[in-house]
Amino acid sequence: MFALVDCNNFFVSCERAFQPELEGRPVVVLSNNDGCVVARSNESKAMGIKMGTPFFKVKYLVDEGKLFVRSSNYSLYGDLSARVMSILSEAAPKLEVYSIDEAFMDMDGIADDVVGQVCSSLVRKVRKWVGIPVSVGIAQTKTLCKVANHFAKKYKGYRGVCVIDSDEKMHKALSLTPVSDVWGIGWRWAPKLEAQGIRTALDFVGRPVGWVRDRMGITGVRTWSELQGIRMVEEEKERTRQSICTSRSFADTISDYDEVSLRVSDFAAKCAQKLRKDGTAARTVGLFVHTNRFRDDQQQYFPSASIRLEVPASSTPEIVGAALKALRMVWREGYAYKRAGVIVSDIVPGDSIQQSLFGFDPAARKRDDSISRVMDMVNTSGKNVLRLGTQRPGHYADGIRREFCSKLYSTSWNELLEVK
DNA sequence: TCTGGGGTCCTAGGACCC
DNA sequence: TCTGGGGTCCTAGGACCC
Repeated sequence: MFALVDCNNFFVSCERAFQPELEGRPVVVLSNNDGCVVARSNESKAMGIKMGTPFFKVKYLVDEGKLFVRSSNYSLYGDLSARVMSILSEAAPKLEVYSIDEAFMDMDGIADDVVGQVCSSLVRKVRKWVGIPVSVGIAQTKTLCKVANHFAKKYKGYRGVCVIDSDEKMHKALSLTPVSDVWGIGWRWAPKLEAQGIRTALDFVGRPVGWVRDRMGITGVRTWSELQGIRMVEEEKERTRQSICTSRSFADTISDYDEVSLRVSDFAAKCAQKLRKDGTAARTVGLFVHTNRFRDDQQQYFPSASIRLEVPASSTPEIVGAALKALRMVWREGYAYKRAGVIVSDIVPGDSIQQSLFGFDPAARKRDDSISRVMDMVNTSGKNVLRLGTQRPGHYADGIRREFCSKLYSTSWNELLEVK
């Protein structure tokens, strides 16, 4: 069996762990720049507030005292997540951390009839030790675990743990699950399936495999099989990421080239830092900028460009240099830019860099790598103070709106600026 | 006025090869 | 000039996840 442990309303629960006055109240947590609602308490869900709602549409509720709001505080959430995961890893033979707030446990080796008890005690332990409420769904496949997890969250009677361990339970669960709630069926497929008379997960598995294959391809067949207890979703292997992206919307639009290039330098430096943390290097550095897509009264421009390096790099000067070069390639005056990002790809392990014969200066590489190493030492041990001259000065004003941010209850000031 | 950020996988089509 | 068949690699776009 697999067990999926999912933290309930995770970001809200993190805020509540240190601000008990938020308990039992309608709370939302906002995305960067206080843009959208990205987490909701049960009470705010009950008020009809939807995931992704722009904050300005619900701000009046805050002003009227009917809704409580927090800016996102990723260093707090990352820290609490690590604490939860560490508890889980002691209980399960194998733990696969799937996202900041959920993990699959492979319960292989634990007798089926005690898996439920093991998970129930985990739920209590995590709540008591970290202060975060979690729910567990147990089943033969990961997709069925998701289904079980929905029930564990939805019905109080389960006390946070729901097991699907028989054909009867599976049948019952699928019949009560709208097809749009199935893991792997997104907002594009759900209406198409409903138009075909498929309302529930049970309706979906009732279709022949050929029908699914023809319309939805191999990914559809995987979901279809998983819902019937046939394992199709592979174990996620530890491997180097294929790409790393650092992007942000700006609190206000920017039209000045120098100002945009400061931001781009920051994003590129952050990508380089992530590469070094992973012990990898990237061969391609991509850059994009966007005008504000919601303003149909304004001229739109969504260019991107990428630079292929002679030799994969992870040093701040090299990655920043390439990103700025790409920015110069696409830059056009006269637009109000709202967002930019840097994406590094073609990632290889750092120790397997093949040197090019041409256009490569080993001395310069050595210097850039040394510079980066020193930057990492200083920047991870204290405040983020060592930067290139092209980066934005001042570690406190990063141009991101964070009007409702809670304190750094469990981490240092520096980590607030850690870009997730 | 105000609308997030970071990933992965699959597929179709084009370029190119024999 | 037109004719067939098979294969690989790359890219862009679509779809999904959190």
